[in-house]
Amino acid sequence: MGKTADFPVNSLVFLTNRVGRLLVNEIRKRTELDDMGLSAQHMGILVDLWVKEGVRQQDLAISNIKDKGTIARALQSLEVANIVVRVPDQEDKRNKLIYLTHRGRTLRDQLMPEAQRAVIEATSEVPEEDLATCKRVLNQIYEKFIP
Amino acid sequence: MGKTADFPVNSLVFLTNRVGRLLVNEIRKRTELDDMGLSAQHMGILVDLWVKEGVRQQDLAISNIKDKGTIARALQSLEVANIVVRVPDQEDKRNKLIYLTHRGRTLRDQLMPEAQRAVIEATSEVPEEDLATCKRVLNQIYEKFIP
DNA sequence: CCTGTTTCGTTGCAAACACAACTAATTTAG
DNA sequence: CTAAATTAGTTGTGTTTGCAACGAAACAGG
Repeated sequence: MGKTADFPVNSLVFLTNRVGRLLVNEIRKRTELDDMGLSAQHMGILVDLWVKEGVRQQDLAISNIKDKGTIARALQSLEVANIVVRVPDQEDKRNKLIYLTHRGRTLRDQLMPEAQRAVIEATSEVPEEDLATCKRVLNQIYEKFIP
Repeated sequence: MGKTADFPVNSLVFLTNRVGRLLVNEIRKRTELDDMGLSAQHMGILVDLWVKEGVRQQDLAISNIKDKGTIARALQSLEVANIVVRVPDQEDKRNKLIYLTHRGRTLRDQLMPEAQRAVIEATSEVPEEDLATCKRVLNQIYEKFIP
């Protein structure tokens, strides 16, 4: 395979998908994610909660680009593992608001450094400026779809 | 969620994953993929075969960044659907070489235009040059891991 | 040779995922 | 104010995925 030329594979869809899976694998290899009984799925959710807590499950589903059922089950296991709590919203009883436990907040320092190191090594030969452009572009596409 | 600030979510891992899933969803909505009984999984494999046929299942697993078992099952269904054939390799009987059927080759013109249109719309507000840089960076990371 | 190791494909299994159907709570029309 | 439509979360089902164990073929070095 190798140099897969530059036609369809070079479409942004396939590139993002493959590089995404590739980087997740790197992180799985390097972090203690598995040993802690967590997965990339869980980390995707935590990443949002480390930025902002008290969001609804639906919000997490949208930002993670996943089905609400998938997120519901992931949060169940995160709650069992004492990493998040789901608090019924008194103002709108349909909602459950998601908060991190103390352990959930601690996980950030435990997981992110190694994760970032994985990305840094994977992008070691990419000029700083190009990498910044790449991330800016991806962010731009992402936010176009996330209201 | 919305403007998810710019710390962990802005890591390349999460960006590629989310934008990847996002674009795949767009393509699923726009193409007749579902109606033909195919999935993004299948398209990922086809994309490689449209560039080069006669490769081993293992090659497809590596380039797709997926497990060989996953690819094996995907190819089974593609063969049943008369889209690929798996030819035993006479020179090394461990291998099966994958070729497209006539139908498999036709699918390219049937699927790629709409897929590309989805990407074009998703990136309509991104400067041409930035998009090129983004794809070049992703390709660079990808090829760093694909020998 | 012919024995231990590696590689390719297959299969069993459990987790991750999308889709759809359902309940409960809220909002919108009339 | 009530009835219909919408929204949040849960759960059932089938597909996709990684991992691990397996058998067959090729390869290694004695």
